[in-house]
Order: sequence, then C-alpha cells, then structure tokens
Amino acid sequence: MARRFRGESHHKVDAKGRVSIPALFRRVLEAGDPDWKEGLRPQLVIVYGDHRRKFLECYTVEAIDEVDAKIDALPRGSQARRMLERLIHGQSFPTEVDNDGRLVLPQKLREKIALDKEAFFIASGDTFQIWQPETYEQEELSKTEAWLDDLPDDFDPLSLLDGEKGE
Amino acid sequence: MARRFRGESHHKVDAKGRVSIPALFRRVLEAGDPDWKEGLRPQLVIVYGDHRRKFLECYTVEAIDEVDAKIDALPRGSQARRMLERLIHGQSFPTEVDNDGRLVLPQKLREKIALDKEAFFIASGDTFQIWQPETYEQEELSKTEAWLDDLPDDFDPLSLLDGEKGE
DNA sequence: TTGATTTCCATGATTTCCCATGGCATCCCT
DNA sequence: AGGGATGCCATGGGAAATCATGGAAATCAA
Repeated sequence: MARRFRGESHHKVDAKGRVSIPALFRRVLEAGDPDWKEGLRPQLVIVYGDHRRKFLECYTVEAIDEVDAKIDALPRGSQARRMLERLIHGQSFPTEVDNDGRLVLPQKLREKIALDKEAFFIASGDTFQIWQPETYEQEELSKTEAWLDDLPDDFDPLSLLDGEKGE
Repeated sequence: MARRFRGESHHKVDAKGRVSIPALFRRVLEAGDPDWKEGLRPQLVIVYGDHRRKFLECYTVEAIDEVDAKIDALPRGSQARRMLERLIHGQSFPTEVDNDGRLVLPQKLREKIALDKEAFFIASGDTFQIWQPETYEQEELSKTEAWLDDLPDDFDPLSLLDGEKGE
C-alpha cells in the first residue's frame, strides 16, 4: 500500500547538504525498512552509479535487499556479477532519514549530479530519484517529449501495459 | 540480513603503513565480529592471495568463518582443498582495527599491491578491497568502461539482474 | 642500541544532533 | 461558520561529536 513511491517535488539543499525528503516518500521508506519502528530512522541506500548516471537513485531497505539477493545469485566471478557489485555495492551510499525528515547528501554526491541549492525528487516505482532540476528538464523531459512526439496524437501510453515491452 | 559493506573512498597511507578505514566499513567490521564489544578492536582477515592478485581483500570474522567452513567441507587431500588452504589460510593476514579506526598494512602487503601514499577502498559484497588507486583505474575501471561501451547506449546494467521477474 | 612497531595525544574539518522558526492544513469546540 | 489550538512540514543555526590524519612517546625485538 504505502509500498510504492509516487509523485515529484522540489526541495532546498542547504550548505551542509541537507534536503527534506518529500513527506510521502518518508512513509514509504519507513514501510520498506523491516527494522523500522516509530521513533527510529528509516534506512535507505543511495546508488549513484558510474559517471554517466546523472541522478541519485534511492532504495528502501527491502528494495536493495532484493537487488542484493539477485546479485548473490549470479555466478561468482562472472563479468556481470563483478560489474554489478561495483555499481551497486561500490558506487552506493547507505544512510538514513534524520529526525527532521531530511537526508544529508555528501559533497561527493552533490558534485556528481551538479546539485546546488535545489533538488528535484521524482518517484520511480520502488525507488525514487534525486536530480539537479535543470538536468532533469533537459535530459529526461525532452526525451519523454521526443518519444511521445513520434507517436500518433491519440496514442494512449497505457496501451503499453498489454503485451510488448517498451524500451 | 547480515550487514554489508557499501561504498568506496580514498585514504592516505602514512610512512608506517597506517590507513584510516572508511567509518561505515568500521561499523560493519564491528557487527561482523562476534566477540566485539564497545571499546574493543574488531578483528578482520586480509587475504592477499597469489602474485597476480592486485588488491587486498578484507573479510569480517563472520565472513572468513563461512569461507573456512566451506573449505573444511571439501575432501581432505583434494586438489581444490589444498589450493584454497594455500590461498585463504596461507596467503592471508589476520589483524584488527586500531583505536583510531586505522589498519596497519605491513610493508610486505603494501609492496605486493604497490601501495604508496594513497589507498582506494571499495565494497564488494560481504568483503571490501583495498587497491592502489591507479591500478584500480587501469585494471578495473577501464575494463568496466570497455564492457559498457559494447552495450547499447541506454542499456541499464540492472537489467542483468532479471532473468525472471522477481517480487 | 637501533629500527620497527604500537600506543597515545593533537588538530582541523566534517558531520551529526538538537533546538527554533514560520507556514499550512486539520481538528475541534461552541 | 469562526477562530483558535494542534500538529506536521520545510528550513535554518549553533553546539557537540566523529572522522581522517599527523606526530611524539613508549614498547618491542634481537
């Protein structure tokens, strides 16, 4: 129920790298942390990935556990596994929501996505992403626009649900 | 679920071979040492392996116990067992985190991976690795790059996880 | 003794913790 | 329906604790 992130919003980032997490997202993080109880701080994992990734992806504990389990299932020593261990275990940052409902993004992460005074949050299934607002507009919105433009005016995106996979 | 190492970072190595361990890794080492209590020094095992291995792999007590148990389960006198005993029991170095959160790497280990003034730490499942920064970039990063470059531009490495649909 | 460890202390830079504010939205009472 | 009272939310600031690092003193080894 509270299991999926939904919505988008903008928040200030202060000099210490603190950002409020959208209140609704907090509820999902709490629900997605098996150890969380009222009064505790929900844990989460921020995956920042390699240099070409321009946003931070935030996982609930449950979501990252699922990913970890899948990595563990890959053959030890395989290229795919090594790759993923590097991306998911190495290029990530475990943290928690502070008592004021905020996240602290270390300098390194802020620099990586060129985050300055403002951050854009957007839900994405069982994770949510943090973008530098302009980057999001340029990279993502325009991509979506372009994609939609190629389709008939009356195209209903929901039709993708039935049958073949979109890319 | 056992606590996992996560993240990557660089640290100075001084003339005596002392290196700070990333604070988050320290927490995992503490949690992974059954005998550890507040005020004590978490134990760990550094496996350096044969000459072709260019990094040091660090195990929590629990993680190395697991490996040892598996080795013990192999037929006594088998080739596999002898090899593993040599690599894991022989070519390894048990040590502990000092009171300032540092590790002391003996000359021999530093030389083995050509460690000089700086070390690169990266999490990898339930162990973490210590690299000489340049070696890491050349040996590992470039491999990753080459691999990613062979894939479609918009390829998401996470798709490797889904042989089937989980959840 | 001499070089190498190991222990202990020092310090600047973060990072964390705790408290404070103003803005909304909701609840509630009469 | 009016008008607090209440409570959550987003944000900011200062104090306190932690971290990474360097160096000196103490201990060891042979």
